Amino acid sequence: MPVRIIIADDHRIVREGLRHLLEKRTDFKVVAEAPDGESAVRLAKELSPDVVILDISMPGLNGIEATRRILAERPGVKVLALSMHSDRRFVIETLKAGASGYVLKDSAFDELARAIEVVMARGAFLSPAITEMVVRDYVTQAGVDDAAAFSVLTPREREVLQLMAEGESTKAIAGRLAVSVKTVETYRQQIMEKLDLHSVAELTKYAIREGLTEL
Amino acid sequence: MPVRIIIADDHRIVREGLRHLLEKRTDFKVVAEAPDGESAVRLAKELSPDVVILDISMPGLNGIEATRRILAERPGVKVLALSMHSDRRFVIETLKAGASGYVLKDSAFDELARAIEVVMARGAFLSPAITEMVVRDYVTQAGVDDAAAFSVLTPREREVLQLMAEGESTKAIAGRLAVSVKTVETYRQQIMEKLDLHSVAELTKYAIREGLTEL
DNA sequence: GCCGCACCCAGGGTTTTCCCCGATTTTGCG
DNA sequence: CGCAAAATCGGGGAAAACCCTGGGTGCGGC
Repeated sequence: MPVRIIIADDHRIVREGLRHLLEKRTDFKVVAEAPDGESAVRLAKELSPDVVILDISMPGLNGIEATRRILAERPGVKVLALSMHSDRRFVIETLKAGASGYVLKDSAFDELARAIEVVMARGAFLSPAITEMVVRDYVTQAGVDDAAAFSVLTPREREVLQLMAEGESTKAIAGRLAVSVKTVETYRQQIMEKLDLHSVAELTKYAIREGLTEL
Repeated sequence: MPVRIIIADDHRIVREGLRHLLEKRTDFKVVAEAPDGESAVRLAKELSPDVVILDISMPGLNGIEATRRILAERPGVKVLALSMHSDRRFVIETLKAGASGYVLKDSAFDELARAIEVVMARGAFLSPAITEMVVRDYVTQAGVDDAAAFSVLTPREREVLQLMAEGESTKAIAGRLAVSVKTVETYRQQIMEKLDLHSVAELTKYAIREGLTEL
């Protein structure tokens, strides 16, 4: 019985490439592709796959938040984060969200395949570069501050901040998150309050530094 | 005789995916992969391929500059830009650099394959979304302005943009430049118009890319 | 001398943000 | 359970941003 996999990445051509690589192996079966976080969560709920390969930096609902939601709905699913960032905060947040592995996009495909095997065997997999970083932090007790700084904001607040930094208006964000404009305004206020940043420009820079959005 | 192709993308797993998709076709042959712009230029010079598929956003030597260098060395090579941005300025600069095609990463692989066929037949290929944009600009005569606008924000406009990106309010900018608020507003409007960016978040990102402000 | 362009300013309107307040419900955790 | 934090929504008002239109100056080039 093949490993049932969902691929989530915002670039179709990347999804197709991954699918082909994965399906060269008869023990892997790609059951769905998702172009964004929302779809990934929905598909994971519907299909209960074995593994979800999640691109961390996606527009809208990002990979970290998507990881949380997927695991909230389907705790048995293994989430494999696929990222181009070896940024410490990304790694910490992703793993904290419950991902079973963190693979850099700069890895060979074989590494991803190995990661799938490992997480299916209830293990955890990190790309070597990530492992090194995590180990270094682990022994030096570092990373804690970074994590704390990052999580000043609640998941929802980060989500709103990300959309703001992507240029969406309050109204648009409200629509996307299916909440009222007033709710989004409250978040914006809390974000500004917490970060002590009072312009969209500064918030955008913060979001970029934190990896919530891309340049 | 197959089409000889070089793939340049900074993510190995993406390169591998593309290679596999391309090599499913017997008439395509991937002769090399490059993880960055420099390698792409060097490999293109050494191997004189038929087509170079270039990711536009690569670290170091980016796709646009790489395109220029490749064509300077090997004018016969066809450069196909592969990009995740449908950003007007990227498109204009890339095409101006001499690329034969511009394919969005969000396209199906078949579209990329078609693009290769088209450029090999001495044609030009754009993803539909890009085509639409280019056509719209073309008929409205806008593209011309925008192309110029890439570098032709006037000094004063750049100054205003920089201050905006640093988080200053319109009023603060007016005070700093010792002009009226209305004047600054006019600049802001012209900047947004020229760059086709309509949120402070996007303007900030632009300013960072242009080196007008620091992250 | 006229044209284009950068620069500067303004009126008057709509929309959005920003900030103050208060409120309820849901959820995680000891 | 009970408490704190998170998430949700709302009113109301001041400020700012946004949009369109117009006009005036000076300067360099054809």
